[in-house]
Amino acid sequence: MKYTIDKNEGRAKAATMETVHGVIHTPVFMNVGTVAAIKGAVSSVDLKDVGTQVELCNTYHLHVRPGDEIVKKMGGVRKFMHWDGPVLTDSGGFQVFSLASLRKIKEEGVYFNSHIDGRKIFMGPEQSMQIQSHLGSTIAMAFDECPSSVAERDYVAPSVARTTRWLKRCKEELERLNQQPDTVNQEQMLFGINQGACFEDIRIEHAEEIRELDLPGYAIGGLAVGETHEEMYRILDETVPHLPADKPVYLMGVGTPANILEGIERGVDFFDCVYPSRNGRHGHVYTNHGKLNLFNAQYELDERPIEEGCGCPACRYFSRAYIRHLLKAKEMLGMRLCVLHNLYFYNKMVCEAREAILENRFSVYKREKLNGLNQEGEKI
RNA sequence: GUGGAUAUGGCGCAGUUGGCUAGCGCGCCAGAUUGUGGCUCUGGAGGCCAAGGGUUCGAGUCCCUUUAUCCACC
Repeated sequence: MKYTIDKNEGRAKAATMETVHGVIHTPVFMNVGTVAAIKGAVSSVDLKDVGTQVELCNTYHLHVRPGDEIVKKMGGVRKFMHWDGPVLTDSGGFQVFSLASLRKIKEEGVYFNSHIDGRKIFMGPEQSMQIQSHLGSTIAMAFDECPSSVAERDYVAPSVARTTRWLKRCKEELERLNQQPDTVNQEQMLFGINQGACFEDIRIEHAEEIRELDLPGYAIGGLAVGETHEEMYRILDETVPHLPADKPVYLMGVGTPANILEGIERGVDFFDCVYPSRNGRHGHVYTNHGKLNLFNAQYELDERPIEEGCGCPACRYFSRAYIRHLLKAKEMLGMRLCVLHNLYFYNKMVCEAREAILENRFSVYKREKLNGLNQEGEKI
């Protein structure tokens, strides 16, 4: 892997990352395909049409269904889903804490029940690495605990300390797995994850600790889970400077278009969020003038595309009225068109942000974009 | 024509021995959703109970008439 910073503008950066699965130009928005499919009937072939660079899959979900052994036998998740670009797999840590019930956290890992059939599952750093190795992603994420951003200090400090110990075990295990002859991707990279809720001293200390492990990239986790936007930006201001300047920074699970622009300004390279796809499925679509809810009656006879001049597969051919009808009729095509539009919107925005940084006009771009986004319709 | 049944917001229904501002589901209108259970949740509008008359302190609930619909029979 080779990571090169092409240009800096303040703390914002445009970089190029060369991986075994292709080149990634940052800032980049990764498109979330939890179970090796973008929800909303969108395939990896469609992703090419909306400008996707990196696809994101989930360790936990693919482990419970269809099973990582099966994915490995099918040649890894990239071959399985026919995606030839880079893939990042989330470790499953977040799911363990967000949707599993009856979980028990121990030093060795987490015991919990499957959300599909309730069966008992154990996942620790080694298991997560083994599963991600089977999936054969380009980038594997460390198995961490994601404490609530409003958790008490007494809970967060020991949790973060354990996440650090888990990270060391993740690193050792992945190094071992990458040397196995039958490993799908022997060049698989591990990104560490910074935690610490909204306690900047814990965040900073943790960042300093994990950077010593000299990993190829670092993520900031545990944000956008209940705290205010201002708090999130403050934590980024405090934390990012303590992560390696010459390595990619990934802000996990974020966010709205505005969140992403603010993150870019603070030196973040990678983003991912369920918003474009989940909102798309719910008929909420992004435009340069705000967010529209296509379920609203005002679009019943609206002949315009979602956004004039947009080159996405939905806007090229279909009207708001038609898409609204499809959504109301619960036709899959309605969701699909909205999801494609939103992914296109996000991918295009980070692409524009990169060009702006390269031309040293990001701050102007950001201000104008935010003004536009808040012009009319729903503020984003 | 005869006998029976039913008529409650857009649709389907609840409404106790007649008792406070008539409820529910769906639909409709709007909102929430940040390392995704196509889920879920939260608000809101909309009926004066087929029409008319009567009994009663009080009727969607009881009585009469009319109208409409459905079923059976002739």
